[in-house]
Amino acid sequence: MRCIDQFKSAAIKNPTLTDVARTAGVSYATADRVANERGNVAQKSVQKVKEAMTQLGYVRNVAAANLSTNRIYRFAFLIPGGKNAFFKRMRLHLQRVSDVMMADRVHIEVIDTDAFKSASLFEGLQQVVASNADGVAVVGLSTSNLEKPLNALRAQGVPVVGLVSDLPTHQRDAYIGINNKVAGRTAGRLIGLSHAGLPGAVALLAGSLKAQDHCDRLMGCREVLEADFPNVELLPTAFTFDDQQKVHDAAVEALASNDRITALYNVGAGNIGLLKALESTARPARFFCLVHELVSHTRTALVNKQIDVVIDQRPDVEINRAMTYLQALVDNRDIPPMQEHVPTIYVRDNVPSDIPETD
Amino acid sequence: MRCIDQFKSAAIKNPTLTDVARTAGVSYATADRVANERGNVAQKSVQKVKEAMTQLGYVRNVAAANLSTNRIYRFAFLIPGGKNAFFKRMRLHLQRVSDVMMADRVHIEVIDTDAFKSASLFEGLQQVVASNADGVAVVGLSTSNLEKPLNALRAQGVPVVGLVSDLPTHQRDAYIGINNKVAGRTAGRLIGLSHAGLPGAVALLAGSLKAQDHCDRLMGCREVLEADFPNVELLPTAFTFDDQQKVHDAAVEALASNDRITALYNVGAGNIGLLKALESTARPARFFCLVHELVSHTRTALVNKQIDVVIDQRPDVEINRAMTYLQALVDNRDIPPMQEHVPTIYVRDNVPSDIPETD
DNA sequence: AACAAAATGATAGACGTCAATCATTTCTAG
DNA sequence: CTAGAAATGATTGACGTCTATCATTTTGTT
Repeated sequence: MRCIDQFKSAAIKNPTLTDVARTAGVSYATADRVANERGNVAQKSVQKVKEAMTQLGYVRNVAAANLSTNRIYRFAFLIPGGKNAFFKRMRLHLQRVSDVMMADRVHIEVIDTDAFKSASLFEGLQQVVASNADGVAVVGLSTSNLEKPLNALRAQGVPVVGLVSDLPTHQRDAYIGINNKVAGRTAGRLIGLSHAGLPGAVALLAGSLKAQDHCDRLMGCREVLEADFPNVELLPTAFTFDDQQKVHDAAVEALASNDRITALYNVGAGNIGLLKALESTARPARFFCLVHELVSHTRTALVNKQIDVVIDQRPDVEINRAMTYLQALVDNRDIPPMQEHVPTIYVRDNVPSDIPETD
Repeated sequence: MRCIDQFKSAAIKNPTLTDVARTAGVSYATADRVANERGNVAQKSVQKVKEAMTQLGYVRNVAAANLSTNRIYRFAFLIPGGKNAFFKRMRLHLQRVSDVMMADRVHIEVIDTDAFKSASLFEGLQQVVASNADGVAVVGLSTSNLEKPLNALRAQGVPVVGLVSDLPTHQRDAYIGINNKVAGRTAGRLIGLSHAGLPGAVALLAGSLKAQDHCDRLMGCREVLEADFPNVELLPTAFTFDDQQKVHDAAVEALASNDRITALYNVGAGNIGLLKALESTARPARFFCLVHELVSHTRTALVNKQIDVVIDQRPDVEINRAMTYLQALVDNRDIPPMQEHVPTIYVRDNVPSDIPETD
C-alpha cells in the first residue's frame, strides 16, 4: 500500500540497520544499541537513530534476527484429553498445523489435561514451567485456581493465552474464544425466529450450572426469548452433566411429557445421546433443534435433518489465532488485525464438507 | 506433536542441510544439489540424501533461505474500486494487514479496477505483468476474457489466486471465495425456517442475471424453498442492477403490491436503498428480511431490527487466505490446513462489534 | 587540568541457506 | 586403456541481525 512507487521499480530493498546507522550519522554499534535497548547511549543519539528509522521506514527483519539467535518457538497447548469430540477436533487441527509450522521453526507440544480436574491442569502447567516453553495456551477451568503456575510463567516472560474458557484477566495476556452469552443469545434468536410468531415451548438441556459457559449460554438464550419472543415459553432446564445417557433420557422425557414442545436446545455436550433420542422418539410436527459444536456426528445429523442448527466455536480458527497471538507476544510485535471471534451458525446448507472424523 | 521428547530437553535444534549431508555420507554441495534440484547428481546419491532428510526430519529453514536470496514478496491485489462498501471493507483490511506484513518482507500493492469493466481488469493485469510481482490476487469478472495476461503471469511462474469471483479453473492456481449457490441455499433455508410451516411469499431482488454470483444465489435459494418449504411462494425476481434507487423502488413496490409478502431477500448490492424503503414503508406483521455482506450500514440495520439476517463473505478472512496461499505457492510449500470457506450467518446477536465504517 | 565515567566506533563470528567456482574423483563409451 | 563426460567435494561470500570485545573519543566532575 505504502510502497506502490517502489513496487513498480524492479528492485526493492528494505532498509537495514546499517542504512539506519548511516543516515543517522552514527556507527552500526550505536544504532544496534538503540534498536535493542542495550543502554549506554546518549539521548541525542537515540533521537537521531529513531528519526532515521522512521524516515527510512526501517522494519526489523525478523527472519534474520531469528536466524542469528537460532530462535525456535516452543509453544505448549493444554487441552482436555479424552473422548470429547470438540477437543478431539481441536487436537487434530493442532497436529496438522504443527507439521506445517515446523518450517517456521515453531514446535508444538500438546499436553492432555483431565477435562474437569483442577489438579490435572495445575500439574500440566507446572510441567510447562519446567519445560521452558516460549508460550502457552490453556483451556482453563473457571473453578480452578491456577494463579501460581500462571504467574510463574508470566514472571519468566512466557505469554499465556486463554483458550475456549477464559482465565482471570490479570493472569493471561489474551483470551481466544467465543463469548458464551453471545452464543446463547444467538441460539435464542434463531429459536425465536423459527416460531414465526406462533406459540411454542423450548426444552433446554445443559451440563451443569457449575460450568460458566453453560450458564452464560442459558442466560443469553433466556434474555433474547423473554425480550423479543414472548410467544415462546422456556421450559425448566434439564441438567445432564454432559453425559450421553443422561442427555438421551432428558431428551426423551422432554419430547414425551410436553406435547406443546416446539424446540430443543442443548447448551452442553453429549449430543450423541440426543441424536439417539431423536431417532427413537416421535417428533412434534413443528420442531426446531439446536446444538453446539460441529463435529462429525452433529454434522451428519444436520445434513440428515435431525437437527436444524449447529452453533460452532471454530476450534481451528481459535488454534490459529492462539498461535498468531503467541508469536506476536513472543516477538513483541503488533498483533495482526483480526475481526472479533463470534459463534458461527451452521445450517445444513452452509456446513463445511471437510469436518474430519473424530470418533 | 512429533517432538515432545526434544521439547522437554532444554536445547532443541532443527537439523540443517549440513547435518543431512553428514548422515547421508555426501558433501554439503551434493546435498544442496539434491535439495535445490540443481541436477547432475547420481540417482543413488539422491536416494541417500532424501533418506537422510526423512530420517532426520529435515525442514528447510525458510527464514534463512529468504535471507540469503534477499527474498521479498510482492503481491498485487486487483480489487474493484469505487463506493461499493464490501470492497471498501476488503481494501481497508488489506491496508491494515499490509502494515503488519512489512515485518515479514511482504509488500502489497492494491490496484483499483473498474468493477464491471472487462477492459479495466485487463489493463490492471498487464500492469502487474510488467511490475514483476511475485503473486497476484484478482477479483475476476465472469464475462471477461483474461486468458492472455493470466497465462503470461503463470508462464512467468507467478501464482494467480481468484478472489470472490472465480476464474476459469485452468487460469488460476486457487480460488478464494464462497460458493454462491451455497449462500443462496443458506438464505433459502433461513427463510424457510422463519415461516414455521406457515404460508408465505418471498420477494427477491437481484442485480442482474448476467452476474454469475447472483444467478447462483437465486438458484440455491429457489432449490431449497421448492424442495423443503412448499408453503413458501417465490415471487418473481426484481432486477436492480445494484443501484440503490432501483433497489429502493423495487422494495417499496414489493411491499405495497403484495399483501401476502412475508420475506424479502436481496441477492445483490444496493442495500442502502432497501433500508430507506424499509424505513418509509409499512412492514407486514410477519416479515423476514435477509441481505448479503456485513458493512457498517447493514450491521446497523441488523442491530436496529430492520433486517434479520446478513449473510457475509468475510472479506478479511478471504484476504488472509489469499495471502497464505500466495506465500505457500511462491515458496513451493504445503498450504496450511484450513477449513472450507463458507458463507457466514449473522443475526443481531452474533454480529461482530468491530466492523469498520466504510461510508 | 586531570581523571573517571559515559558514550561511541570498529570489527568479527555465528546463524542456515543460496549461488557460485574450481578441483578432483568416478563413470562410460569407443 | 583412455578421453571425455558426469558426479562429487571443498570452499567462499552474501544476506541482516545478534552478541561480544576492545579501542577510542567525548563528557562531566572536581
